[in-house]
Amino acid sequence: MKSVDAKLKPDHSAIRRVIRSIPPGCVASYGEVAERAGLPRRARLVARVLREAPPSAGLPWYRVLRANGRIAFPAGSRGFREQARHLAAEGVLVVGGRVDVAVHGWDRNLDAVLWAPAPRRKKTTITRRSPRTRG
DNA sequence: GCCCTGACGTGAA
DNA sequence: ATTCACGCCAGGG
Repeated sequence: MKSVDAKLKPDHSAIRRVIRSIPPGCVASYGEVAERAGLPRRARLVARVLREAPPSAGLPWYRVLRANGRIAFPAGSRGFREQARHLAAEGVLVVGGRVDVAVHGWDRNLDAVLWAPAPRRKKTTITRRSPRTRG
């Protein structure tokens, strides 16, 4: 029963609760999760909870990233690939092991909309690579 | 207890 | 953009 663990490690259960509440298609940083769990500056504890959490816990662990939007696992590692795969499956674009938090950030994504970033279309959108491509 | 480690964060250089 | 040093603190030895 979870209640048992909740009594022994309230912090852990609070953290798991927050992680469970991250909406699909969104991501949150370790620090953000900690803060929402009422444990400011306890990012490392969040990491520990995730590491100890058995798959049976059914936590959307893959929605938790580093503050800079990068996957915490070493690039190319088993966990790294799995996380990237899960995120992609939810429509979260992962480029170079990194996610654009301004777009997929849990609450931050709303800000992005509210800030209404003037849709700037630069000519570089074409991303020409070689002058001789076009002659 | 003391020491080291870690799915982290942040400010400074 | 990168690297470094520190801060943080639960667990394991």
